Amino acid sequence: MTVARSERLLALLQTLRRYRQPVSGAKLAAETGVSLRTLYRDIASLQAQGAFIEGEAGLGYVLRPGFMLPPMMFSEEEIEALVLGSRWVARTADSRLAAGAVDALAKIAAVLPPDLKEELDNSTLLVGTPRRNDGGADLALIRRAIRAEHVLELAYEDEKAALTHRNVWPFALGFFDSVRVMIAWCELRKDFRHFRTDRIASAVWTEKRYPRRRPVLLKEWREKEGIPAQP
Amino acid sequence: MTVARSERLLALLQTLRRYRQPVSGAKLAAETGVSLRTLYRDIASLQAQGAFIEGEAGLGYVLRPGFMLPPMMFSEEEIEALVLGSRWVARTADSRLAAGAVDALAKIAAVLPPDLKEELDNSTLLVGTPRRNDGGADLALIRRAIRAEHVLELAYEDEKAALTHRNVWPFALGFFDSVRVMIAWCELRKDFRHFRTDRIASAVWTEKRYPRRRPVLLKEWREKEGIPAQP
DNA sequence: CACCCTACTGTCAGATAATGGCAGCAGCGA
DNA sequence: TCGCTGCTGCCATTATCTGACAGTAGGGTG
Repeated sequence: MTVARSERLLALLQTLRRYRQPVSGAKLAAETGVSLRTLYRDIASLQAQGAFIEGEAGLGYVLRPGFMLPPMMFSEEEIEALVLGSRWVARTADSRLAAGAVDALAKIAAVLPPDLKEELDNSTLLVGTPRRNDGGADLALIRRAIRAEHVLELAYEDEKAALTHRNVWPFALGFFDSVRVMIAWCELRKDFRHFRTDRIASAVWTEKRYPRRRPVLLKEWREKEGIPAQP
Repeated sequence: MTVARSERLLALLQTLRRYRQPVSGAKLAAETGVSLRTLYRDIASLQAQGAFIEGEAGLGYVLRPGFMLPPMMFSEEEIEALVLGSRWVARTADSRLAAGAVDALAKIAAVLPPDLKEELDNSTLLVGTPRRNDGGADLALIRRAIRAEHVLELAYEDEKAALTHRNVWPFALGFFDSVRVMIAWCELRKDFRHFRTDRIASAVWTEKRYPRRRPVLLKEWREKEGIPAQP
């Protein structure tokens, strides 16, 4: 069976994912143990399957961040859970994530057989009032700070509408009862704090890297709050 | 490229999905335009890829209800939306759907590269209090009634804790602010009604088929409530 | 029990597809 | 200009898939 080929394509994709800079085809060919000519054919195959691989002459290949899901089997319950969950995200989360949910739904719906699609329409309606909480902080900036473990200068409006300024070490983003929160160590309070992103008046990037590691902060916070690791 | 083969496998799976009774290999071979020997090999391939196809001598093949997702590309936002949505379902929905969400998450996590997995752990935590609303009605029975367009005899406890008996025509199941509701035409009130499944004291199957078509009811209800079709 | 239908496996020759090497064109940067 | 790279066409070689036939085994029916 042609299992070797598809596995090789997956491996190629993973290899491509690891590099952030452009990689030459020759290098990829060597790593996947295949001739250059075949590598070009493999790239073409992946592109045909929807992978966003960009190749430029003189530079090499770059994969736009993303991920290829290999073929897999889902039970009816699993599909239903994915669809229902995506619908919830589409109407609850910030616009960036919501758009992701809509796109994911479209992709799944495109390959779902009609009977299953109709089944889902009847069994997993989402009726509640949508409460989109957009606005507020620049989530992209927060994300960047989390990834880079950098300090943020925050102007934050607390429950009593009082504006405070503080430096924080952000290490996670979460949902708390359908409100987006940034979870961070607060230098002002010398403790973990949750910041509703819609109450963040401004967040300023600093070049300071905070002195502790993100996973450690996450672990300590989890223990303090009694929150188990996510499934 | 071996695109013909994987397409054939997909088609075989779809064919298998259509039949509810066991189908003989010979029939499947004819429908997919392939020899019987190759069909056996194809079945083996699908089983190796995780499809739950059961074959019994003297009977034929049956596919356990489910669906095979072909390989596809997801952006980071889309993966994030899927994972976050599934986590929400896992902690909000009834146990049947929640189990589906957990299983789907496990399958996706199994093929996610470690760096993306860690990224998700930091950026899409679900922190809210879980409020599982289990118990109450037999959802499987309701599902069956919806599919078959059959009347249900309902004992329902309304907001004032008053128990009423009525015949209803169920045509959809939904979530309304994280509470599971059955949507039905109520013969007693001669109008559409929402029934929280945790307040359904009992639901009894009847052999009566209700006189209107499910999609029509759904459409009318949508218009009345001003709810657009789901994405 | 016999008989039929079916799932499954082994083998092997022929058909089909993938592969690698080579040559050549085109775009990018120095 | 040069070197590096992506990309395509061609073709012989190689790997894989396919179909046909034979055979084993299990289930259902009479």
